[in-house]
Amino acid sequence: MTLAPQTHRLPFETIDDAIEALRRRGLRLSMTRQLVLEALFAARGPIAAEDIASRLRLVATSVYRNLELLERHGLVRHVHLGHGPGLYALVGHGEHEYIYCPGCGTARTVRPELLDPVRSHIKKRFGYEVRFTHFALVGQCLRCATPAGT
Amino acid sequence: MTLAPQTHRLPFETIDDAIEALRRRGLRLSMTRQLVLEALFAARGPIAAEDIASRLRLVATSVYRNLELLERHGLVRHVHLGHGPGLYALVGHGEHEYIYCPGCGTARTVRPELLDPVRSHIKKRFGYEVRFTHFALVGQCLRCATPAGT
DNA sequence: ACACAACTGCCAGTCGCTTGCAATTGGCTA
DNA sequence: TAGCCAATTGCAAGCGACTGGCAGTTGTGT
Repeated sequence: MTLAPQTHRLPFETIDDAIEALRRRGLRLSMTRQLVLEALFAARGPIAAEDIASRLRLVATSVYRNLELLERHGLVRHVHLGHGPGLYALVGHGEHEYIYCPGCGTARTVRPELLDPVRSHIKKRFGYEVRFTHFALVGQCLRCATPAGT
Repeated sequence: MTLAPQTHRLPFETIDDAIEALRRRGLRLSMTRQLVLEALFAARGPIAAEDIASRLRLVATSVYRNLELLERHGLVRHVHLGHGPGLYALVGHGEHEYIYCPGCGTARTVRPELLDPVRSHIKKRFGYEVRFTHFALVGQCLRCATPAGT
C-alpha cells in the first residue's frame, strides 16, 4: 500500500499540533496514544492499525481503541483503498481523497478541491453529496491501463 | 441494505439467460449453483452471501464458492456499499454502479453512462479509468443532507 | 500525593470469509 | 443407461480484522 509523494500540506505540521488538538478536546495523552500519533505522523499517509501495533510493539487492541477514539474526535480518519484492512491517517486542515489502482496496488492522494467538479456534477445529477474519503476512487492508472510492452 | 427500484433493464431477463451464459462457459449446473442463481435473480439487487445461504438453507461455504466462481466467469460481481459484507449481483448486458448514503443506509443504482462525464473528467485530470462497481459512490442523499425538521 | 476516571493489556469472541479433505454428483461417453 | 471421473459439496478448522469484558494501571485536576 504505497502512496505517491505528497506535494501539498500534511494534515498537521507537527506532532505537537496534533497533541494540541487532542488537548483542546479534553483528551488525555497516554504513552500509547502519543506513540500512535507519532506513528501516524511518521507514516505520512494511510497506515493499517496492525502495522502501527507491530512497529510499536503494542497490542492491536489498544491501537484500535486509540484510532477509534481519535477518529470519533475527528483527528483521524480511515479509508479503504481496496480489499484489506482499513488504513488510518491524521486529519487536519488539508483533507485528502484517494485514487487507488488495483492493478499496481498504489494510491495517490488528491486535494479535495480538485474533485469539486465531480462532486458538483453528481450533486446536480443525483442529489448526493459524495466524498471519496471513506472509499477511494478505484480505477486503473495510466501505466496499468496500457497493454504491456507498448 | 435496500435499493431504490430499478427502472432500467435487469442484468438478465430470465434465469434461463443466466443458465445459458453459464453453459456457454462450460460450467456445470449443480443444484446449489442453480439455487444461488435463482436467489441472485430473485433479489433483484446486491445481496450478501450469508443471506443467500440462510434463505436457501445452504452452507455458506458453497455459496461463497459458487459466487466466487460465477464472479471469475463474469456472471456475477460483488460491490461494497459501506462497511459490512460484500454484496453480490448478477452481471449482464446492463451493468450498474451504485450510490450509497451512509445516513439512511440505502443505495441507488445508476446506469454507467450517466457517470461517463465523471469518468472522463477524472481520466483527463488524473489519468485514471475509474469505475464505481467495486466500491459504491458514498455520499449523503438529499433527505439525509437536509437538517431534520426543515 | 491523592483520588478516580480514563486507559491499558489480556483473553475470548465475532464477522466475513477461505482452505483442506473426504464423500457425493453432474454430465460426457461407452 | 450404466459407468467414470473431475467438479462440486458439506464439514471442520483456520484466518484476518476487529470488538468487548474485565481487572489492573496511569494521567491529571485538586
